[in-house]
Amino acid sequence: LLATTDKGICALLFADSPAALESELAGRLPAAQRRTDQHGLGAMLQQVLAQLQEPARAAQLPLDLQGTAFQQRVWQALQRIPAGETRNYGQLAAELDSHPRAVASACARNPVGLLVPCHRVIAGNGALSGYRWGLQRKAALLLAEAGNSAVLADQADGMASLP
DNA sequence: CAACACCAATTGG
DNA sequence: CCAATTGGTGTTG
Repeated sequence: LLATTDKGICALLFADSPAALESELAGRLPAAQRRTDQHGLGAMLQQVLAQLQEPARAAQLPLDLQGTAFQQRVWQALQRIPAGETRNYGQLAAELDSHPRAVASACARNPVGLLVPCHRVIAGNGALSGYRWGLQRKAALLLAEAGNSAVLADQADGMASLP
């Protein structure tokens, strides 16, 4: 589900059913006035998907990220992780001069999946750790992006511990 | 405001 | 392997 404000994309969510998408959006933006726009945003969605082929361009889509100052910093840091690479929570924490738990908590609150690549953050021991929209999706995204065998091996390890 | 619960972690024993 | 500790955030009083 893609949602925008007049400024840009404010949410990009995943779920298994339209109803679940709606309720997730409602949960995240309780105070917002929401309006469905199947056709107009459908075009925008196509554009998002098209630009996935070209990550450099996807980084230029207009985002309207709403969150605390700390969250903004984390989300920006996430966008600087190239496709095919991963970071762990400790590294990001060090980079932001913060701490792992805080970074994880900010990642978990990222409203724009995929474009803000929160899926590229994994645990220090190589396990996939958690994902707001399900570990299966995180694993799939990482596999799709993985460019080298070392990363692939890591992912395979992590997935061995999936339910 | 303060106190508390909730977590997608990490580190050292 | 387990437990102790960690920081930011939303909620509650």
